[in-house]
Amino acid sequence: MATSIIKNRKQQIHHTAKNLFRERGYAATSMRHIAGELGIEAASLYSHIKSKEEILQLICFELAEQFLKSSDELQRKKLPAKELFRQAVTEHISIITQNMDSSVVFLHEWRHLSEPFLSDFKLMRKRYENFYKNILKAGVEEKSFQIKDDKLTLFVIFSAMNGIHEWFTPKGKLQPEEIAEQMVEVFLNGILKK
Amino acid sequence: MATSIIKNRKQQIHHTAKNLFRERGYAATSMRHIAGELGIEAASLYSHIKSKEEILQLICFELAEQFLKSSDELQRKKLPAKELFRQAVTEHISIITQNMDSSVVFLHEWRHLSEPFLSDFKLMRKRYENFYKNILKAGVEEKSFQIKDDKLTLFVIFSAMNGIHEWFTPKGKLQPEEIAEQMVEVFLNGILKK
DNA sequence: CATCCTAACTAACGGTCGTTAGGCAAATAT
DNA sequence: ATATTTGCCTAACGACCGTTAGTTAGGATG
Repeated sequence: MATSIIKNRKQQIHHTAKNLFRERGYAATSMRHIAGELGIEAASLYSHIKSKEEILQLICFELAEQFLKSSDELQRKKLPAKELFRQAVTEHISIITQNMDSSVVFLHEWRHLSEPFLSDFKLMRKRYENFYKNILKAGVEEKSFQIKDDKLTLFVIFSAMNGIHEWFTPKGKLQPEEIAEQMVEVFLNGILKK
Repeated sequence: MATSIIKNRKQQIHHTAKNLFRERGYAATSMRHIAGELGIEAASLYSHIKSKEEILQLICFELAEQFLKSSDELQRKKLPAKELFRQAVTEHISIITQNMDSSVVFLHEWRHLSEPFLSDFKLMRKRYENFYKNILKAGVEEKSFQIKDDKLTLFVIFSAMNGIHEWFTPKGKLQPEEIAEQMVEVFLNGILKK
C-alpha cells in the first residue's frame, strides 16, 4: 500500500494552514479560520502546535532546505554550465510545482517571520541565489553564455520561475518537465525567430 | 518653481499607506500604524479618507489605469510586433520603477479588495494581459517570433517585469531604460552565445 | 466681531486577534 | 480494572482592530 492519504492532526493543520496562508496571506488568516476548516475550535490547535508563527517557520524552512539540498546535489555533479543550468531550472520548477501552496507562502510570506528566523531565512535564500549566480558566471567564463548584467539576468530567471504559481495548474496541459524545458529554451535562445 | 514637494494631508496619508502596505502588507498594516507615522491619531485619518480599503482601491486602480492607458496609446501606433514589444516592455518598466511602492501593492495586495472592486480589477488586468498576448500572437503571425506556448511565454515575461521590485533600487547603476533594453534583449535572444 | 470650516483630539463601540487555563470524555497502556 | 494520555471543549485574557461620535482649538471668511 502506498503512503496513506490519511494524515494525523498535526499534518492536517499544516496542510490547511498552507492552503489558507496561500489564499488569504499569513496576516489575514486567523487561527479560528484554520480551526474552522478542520471543524474544531481555535484553542484545540494548541494541542498540536506551538504557535501560529511556528507553522510559518516550518513552511519556510522546509522549502528553503529542499532548494538548498537540490542545489548542493547538482553542484557535486560538476556539469558544464549550460547543462547545469538546465538541470537547476528543472529541479527548481519541480520543487515549486510539487509544493504549490508552500511555495507561494515561502515566496511571499517569509517577511512575517520574527528574528532570528527572518535573518536565517534571508541567509539561506542568499546562498541559493549564489548557486545560480555561479552558474551564470561559470557559463560566461566557459564562453557559453553572453550576459550583460549578472544581477538583472539572475532576477529575470528567478522571477520567471517563481511566478509559476500565477498561472500553473497541475491539471493543465503543461506538465512541470515541459515547463522547465520551454523556460530553459526561452532563457537560452529567446523568442526571436532566427 | 517645480511642483511643490509639500503635500496636503490626504496625499501624505496615501504616501505613507503605500509605503507601509508595501513593507508590511495590507492586512498587517493598521490605521494606527499609518497615523503614527504622521504623528496623529488613527481617528484623525477619517477627516481625510473614507476607509482603509479606499486607500487600497485608489492605489490599485490608479496603477491599473496607467498600465491600460499606456497600452492603448501603444496600440494606436500600429508598429511591427518586435518594435511594439520593445516599447511595451519599456513603458511597463517605466511605470513600475516610477511607482515602486504602489506597484508592489498593486501586484500583491489587490486580493484584499472587496467586491465589486475585486472583479473590476481582475477584468482590467485581463485586458492588459490580452494586450501582451496579442503582441506575441502578432509576432508569430509576422514570423518574427517563435513561441512554443503562448501562456507560458506571456507569464515568463510578466513575471520577469513584475519581479523588478525584488532587486531594483533607483540609486543603483541600472536605470529603467537600460533595464528595459536588457530585458528585451534576454527575451528576444536569450543568454546563449551564438 | 460673529460665523463657519478644518483638522485634530479623546473616548468609546463591537469585534477579532493569538493564546492560556482548566476540565472532561474517550482511547490507550499497564 | 485502573491509570494515564490524548484531543478536544468552554471560558476567558489582554491586546489590538477599523470605525464613529462628539468636541475643541484655531484660522478663514463674512
